[in-house]
Amino acid sequence: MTTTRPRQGRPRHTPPSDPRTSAREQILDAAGALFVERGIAATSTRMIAERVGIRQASLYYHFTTKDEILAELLATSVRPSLEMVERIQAPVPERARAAAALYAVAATDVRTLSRTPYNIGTLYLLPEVRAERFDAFRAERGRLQKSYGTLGALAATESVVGSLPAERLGQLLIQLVEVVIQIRRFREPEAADTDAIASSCLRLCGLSESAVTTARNEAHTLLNHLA
Amino acid sequence: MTTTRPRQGRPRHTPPSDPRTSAREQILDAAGALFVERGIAATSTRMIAERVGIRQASLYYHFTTKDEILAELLATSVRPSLEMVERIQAPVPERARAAAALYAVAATDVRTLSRTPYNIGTLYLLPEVRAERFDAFRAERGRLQKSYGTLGALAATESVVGSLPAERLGQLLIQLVEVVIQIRRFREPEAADTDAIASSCLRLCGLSESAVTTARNEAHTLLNHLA
DNA sequence: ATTATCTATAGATCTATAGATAATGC
DNA sequence: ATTATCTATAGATCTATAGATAATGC
Repeated sequence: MTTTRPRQGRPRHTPPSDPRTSAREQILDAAGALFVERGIAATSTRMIAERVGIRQASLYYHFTTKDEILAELLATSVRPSLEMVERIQAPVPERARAAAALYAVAATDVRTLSRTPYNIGTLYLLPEVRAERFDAFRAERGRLQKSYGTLGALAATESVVGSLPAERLGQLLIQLVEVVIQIRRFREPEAADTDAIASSCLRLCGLSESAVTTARNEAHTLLNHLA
Repeated sequence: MTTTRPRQGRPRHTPPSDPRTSAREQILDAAGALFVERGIAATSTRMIAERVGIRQASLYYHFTTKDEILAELLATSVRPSLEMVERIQAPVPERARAAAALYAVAATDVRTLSRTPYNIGTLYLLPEVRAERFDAFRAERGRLQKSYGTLGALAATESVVGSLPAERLGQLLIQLVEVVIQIRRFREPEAADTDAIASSCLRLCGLSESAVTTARNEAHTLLNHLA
């Protein structure tokens, strides 16, 4: 029945629930969930270890410091968005398709953030992440914002472009997309949320209802094409 | 010259820089700034005391716990917005002026958040505030969101109302307004930001450019009227 | 007498290191 | 031999309390 697959190394005092995932991954999962739920400074290495089922000191075999755990979480789990955005954005410098591309990017990003294991987007908002140590991560985030700004400026009506420089537009759009992080604090996001947010991005750019509808349809085609 | 006004009680080892503000206020200011900058758990009572210029233990003459400092910050400094919003909203159930009212509410809220002493809006985003102990505060925030939803639903075009229930609309609008908290992390917000955000709220509701222009003008009249 | 501070400290953490130990791999 | 854990612990915090002290108020 309970075929506990033996690993190398001294056995844990509590055997791992899933022996297939590596200890490193188990630690990242536990830490991610706790950081999001309680904050970084309020999460002790002991809590992380307890959730994994190992002793506090054993963490240090896999990570040299608590900060390194955070750095790894930021570097890997965070922002597969950027890849996707750049993939969608790349073939779309033509003005006509910009609205569809923006919808597609926003919708994809919302879905990504909806599905990250433990609402990890929350980490962006924590003060600890502002330390210079993590500026590689923040640079990535800046690139994403820039992409939103560029795409938004292409899609927006003239009067919106006139009153909103691309940089500000990007910040507004990304902020709107990230409402899904807040939603997840209370309930599971649904498909309707994704559409509501992506459509709101287009309306914010000044697009009329019919333009929004067109873009929405084209976006679905675009996404199927990429998938 | 340096007329150090004597107070009651044993003198501080470092005399207060401004003897007019009460010790309690000095503590709240120091704690607020540090909580926002470094996070709550990462801010020790010693750091707060040091910034005030008193010994760590002396904090406990004014507050019984560190949490009580946070509770007071949330209760008082946070959200004069709610009052203002309800003042603006009250006389405006007529559909025609809803857009102007929404603009006025958003613009006021942005300005309020721009001017709070130490970007205190950041506190909302910290995990510690999710503890049940602070649900009175979160209830206020819910009321604010509801107001945005109601006002937004009144102002929005039919097709937007059809696809976005008031509750979700409120969440999107408040999220948009709070982008100013993120902006403040990098630079001082300007008047252009206020207009950009308030206008974006209206566009998100599906309003055309001319409707946005009209609402903006009416909002300024409305605000002058109330001031 | 009252007030607002101070000094000193208990007791509970918390992070990280040192060195032992119990498995597998070869 | 190597790997992944364990136990034990040093040293640095951190929060909160006890009791002393130096002002003003009456």
